Amino acid sequence: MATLGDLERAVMDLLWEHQEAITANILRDLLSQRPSGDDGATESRPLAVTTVLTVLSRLEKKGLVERERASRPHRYRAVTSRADHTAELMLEVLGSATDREAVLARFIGTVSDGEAETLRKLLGR
Amino acid sequence: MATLGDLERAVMDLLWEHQEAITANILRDLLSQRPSGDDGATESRPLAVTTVLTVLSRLEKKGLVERERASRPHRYRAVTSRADHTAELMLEVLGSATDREAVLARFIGTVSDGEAETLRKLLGR
DNA sequence: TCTAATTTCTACAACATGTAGAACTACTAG
DNA sequence: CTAGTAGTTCTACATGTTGTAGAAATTAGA
Repeated sequence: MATLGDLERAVMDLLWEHQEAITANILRDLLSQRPSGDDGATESRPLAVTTVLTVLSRLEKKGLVERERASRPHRYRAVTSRADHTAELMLEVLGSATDREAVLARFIGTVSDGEAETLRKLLGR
Repeated sequence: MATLGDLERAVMDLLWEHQEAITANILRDLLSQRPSGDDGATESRPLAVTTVLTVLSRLEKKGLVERERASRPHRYRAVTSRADHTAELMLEVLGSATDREAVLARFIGTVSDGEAETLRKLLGR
């Protein structure tokens, strides 16, 4: 596993926003609306559907997406929630480090106060 | 920023193990000793020093390594500790997610009991 | 059966990384 | 001061990933 490219990430974000499985065409439309880069360069690229399909296939191969082959225009959905995915990634980064505690210490030291509070609750005193 | 390649990672690991700055030659030697992949394929590759130098330059460009140009065979050292680096990465992954709390919840749920205990201590009271 | 929408194949450019030879630089021994 | 050698920087290439999409194959309905 590892990191996603910009487009892959954009697609995943959209899939994560939708509870229901959606088609490549819908994704293409949604993608053309959102302002990819930050620069205000007046609108831009209408991606080809094949492009979206390629990306979806790759994401499927990576195990992040699954598709309903049954429905005619295949419908795609994220396998895990964004939160789960992110948490997994964090754990992957934390990894088998021998210094996990040291890492956690640094980590905690950087988290906002509010989040620290949240963590305390989660850890159930 | 982002992920490191296998060799880059190996180099960083060595630099992190050494408090003192070390030369490319020393790194090359250390690298040839350690068992890169997992397979027990009877020993292997003695990397060229230039290879190590290239990797070091790239790591320097990425801001992970800094070198003492003063000493003749340049000496390299990691800019941050492994723990800091890892913690930074974790934060980067956690990122500006709108669902940070949800992510943290999943994260906490997966951490070992011992670590949970550590976290509690770190969070004070 | 023909066709139009869909999906899969194939392709290529751009970038990252592993890998290292060639060329250039800078000390040190004469 | 000068040549040789250790060390550094350039240049290069193979492989893998990602963005991007046309061409070819497939499929369901008119």
